[in-house]
Amino acid sequence: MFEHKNKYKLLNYFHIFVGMIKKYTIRDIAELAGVSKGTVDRVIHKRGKVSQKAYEKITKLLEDIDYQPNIMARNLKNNNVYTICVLMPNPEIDPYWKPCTDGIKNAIRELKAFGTHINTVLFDPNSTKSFLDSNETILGMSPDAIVLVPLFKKESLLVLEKYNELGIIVSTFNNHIDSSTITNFVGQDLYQSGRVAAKLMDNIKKTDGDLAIVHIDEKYKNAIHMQEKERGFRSYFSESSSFVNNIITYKLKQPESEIQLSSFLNKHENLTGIFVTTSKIYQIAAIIKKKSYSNISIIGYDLLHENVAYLKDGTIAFLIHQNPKQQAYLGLKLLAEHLLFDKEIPNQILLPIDIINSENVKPFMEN
Amino acid sequence: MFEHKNKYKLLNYFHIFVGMIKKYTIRDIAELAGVSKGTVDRVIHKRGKVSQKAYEKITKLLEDIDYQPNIMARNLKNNNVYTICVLMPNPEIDPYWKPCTDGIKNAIRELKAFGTHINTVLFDPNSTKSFLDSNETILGMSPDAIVLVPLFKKESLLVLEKYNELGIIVSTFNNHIDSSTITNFVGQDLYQSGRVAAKLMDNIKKTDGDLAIVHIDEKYKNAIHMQEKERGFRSYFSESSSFVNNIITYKLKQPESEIQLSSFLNKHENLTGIFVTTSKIYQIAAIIKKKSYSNISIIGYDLLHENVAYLKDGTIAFLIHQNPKQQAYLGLKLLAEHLLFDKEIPNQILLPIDIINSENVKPFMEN
DNA sequence: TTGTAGGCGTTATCAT
DNA sequence: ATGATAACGCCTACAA
Repeated sequence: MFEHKNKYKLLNYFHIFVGMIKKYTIRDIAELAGVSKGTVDRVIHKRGKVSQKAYEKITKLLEDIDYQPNIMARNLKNNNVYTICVLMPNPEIDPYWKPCTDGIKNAIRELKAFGTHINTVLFDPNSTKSFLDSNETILGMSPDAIVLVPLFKKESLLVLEKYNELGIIVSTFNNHIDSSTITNFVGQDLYQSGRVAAKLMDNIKKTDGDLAIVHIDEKYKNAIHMQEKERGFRSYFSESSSFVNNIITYKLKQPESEIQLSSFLNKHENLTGIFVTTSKIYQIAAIIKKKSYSNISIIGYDLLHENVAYLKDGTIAFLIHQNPKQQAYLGLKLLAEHLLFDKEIPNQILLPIDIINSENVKPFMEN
Repeated sequence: MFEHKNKYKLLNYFHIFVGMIKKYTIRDIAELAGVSKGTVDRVIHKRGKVSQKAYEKITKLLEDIDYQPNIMARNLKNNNVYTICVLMPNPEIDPYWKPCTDGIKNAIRELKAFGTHINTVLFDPNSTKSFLDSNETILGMSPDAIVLVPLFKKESLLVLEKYNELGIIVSTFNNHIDSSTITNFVGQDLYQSGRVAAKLMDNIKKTDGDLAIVHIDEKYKNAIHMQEKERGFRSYFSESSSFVNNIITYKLKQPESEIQLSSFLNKHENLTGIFVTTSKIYQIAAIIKKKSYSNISIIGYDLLHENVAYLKDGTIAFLIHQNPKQQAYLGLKLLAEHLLFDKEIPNQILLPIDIINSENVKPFMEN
């Protein structure tokens, strides 16, 4: 039995080490086992060509010592330059994606020193062709890993297949697609996010009037997003003891036309709250404010500048933060740490659902 | 003029590199400048003993190339085993600190592979002597850096002075103390956190009755905490157009005695909301629930198990999450990355103020 | 002022 | 099956 050289005592669940800490290297193990570094290395990497006796002795030693390879040395030797690509919608076409660029910039800054290159490619969220073309561009860069937003299901599955064949690791964010070719997904539980909105609405609604769920449809499909949120919202009220007359769903196709919205609001005079399932809530807020429907509480998504302005002036009660910036950042970081340090990538990361009001909004915009 | 070997084109604000990426080393620079590695190294580290001509040539080259030293190699050479100590209140005495242990465990796990050791020492939050003693223990471990909770101002300044003399870097969390001996503080803006509570209260209160701010005093001093939160809460309502009869402050010295609380509630029949400035809100919730004061909204702090139970059954409307886990984790990470990779430590990190209700609480408990 | 040699821990190759 | 050796990029000591 190998005797541990480090003296320590156990205090609660924390190890308190006293005195110098010895860091064991392959060389130390080799000396203790009476073999050469090469043999130890063969055991560590399970390359075989080691006698039974040596194998057992070294394995035991490694365990007793809790040997941790020196990451720095390993990486120095491997000395790889990794390339990771990001594929996401162009934020100039849909501002929802804007914060992602900051997340990517942060990742670039942090990872540059480790010799990891990050290339971003943007596609037009209204064009499947643009999506496919961008994937060709990415293939041309032969990356080691990819972070992508699988906005279009059919097309995504197509390109995912290709990446899978080439052995390129893929992490997705924001849009969930079920596929074994995806290593990781970073996003939110949309059903639960609908429930959060419902609970907030339940808390703040002034009267027992009707509630409306408004889907402001983009040209591209985030239909599943909106449906999940609606399902969550309704499920809360179906369980709740709160008295609610009615929950009306309203799909708005042409967000530009204020007239449609106005007539909807006129038709439903009994409205006490509106839940907007997308970031386009500012369009509703504009009308509510102009017409001074001061007893209608509205709740929606995302910290667009327009939305935050209405949040601060009290027109919007709450916004739910989907944290696109963090979503993009986390995907990149997970992939990089896997490539660099062989860290395991979790199958899924569900970010917390942040509730934002006028008073706590500031740090969420900055971070 | 040195010509950059990497071809790239600029797409929006992102650099898209095309083709292989060359990683420049000191050796490359040396060859390009027609000098030896040693000379380049001297320029990089500004150690002097370099001719004017060589200095200029190399400096220009480094800039043109945007030379990034290989962190792995640098660290391998330095090959330091760093020790970081954490000093925080014993979570078995005050459960508020419990999540910190998870944050510390995460940091330990992540940093082990980099040869960084983290030792945790706990003190009794009711005893300044325990605090001072623990600091002696830490000094005995001669750490490179310390993360500490400066619960007691006077005593903290004392030990901070000592750490400063010894050149030990100190990061603090949770309790803010103004001192040049502190390199970093991780925490929340408590004034703003009071404002967040006020805004929530404003949203949910059912009637125009009175509001109460309840400070449940611990034996030890977090008086400043509570005062700041009260200041924020009052400032919101002083600016607000909402009609509020009165805001009463109530200091509760002996949290055990339910009688005091009950009589307070009986005396103030007009109460529509209570803001509890500490994590002891479950004590209030218990009474509210038992007596069925269903029209009193209560808001407080921290995700203790008792609090979360009352949140889920609707007795507590909102909890504000101070994220002690993240606070501890971040301090450690900042220090470690500074020691390992020479990363700069920001003077202050203010964590976002998380609003928690029954529907979004789950991921905050897990993370 | 400048260049060279050696070593950090790991890994891969080549002899033995 | 095993051991010796060189190399990754950086840094330092020492020699020139």
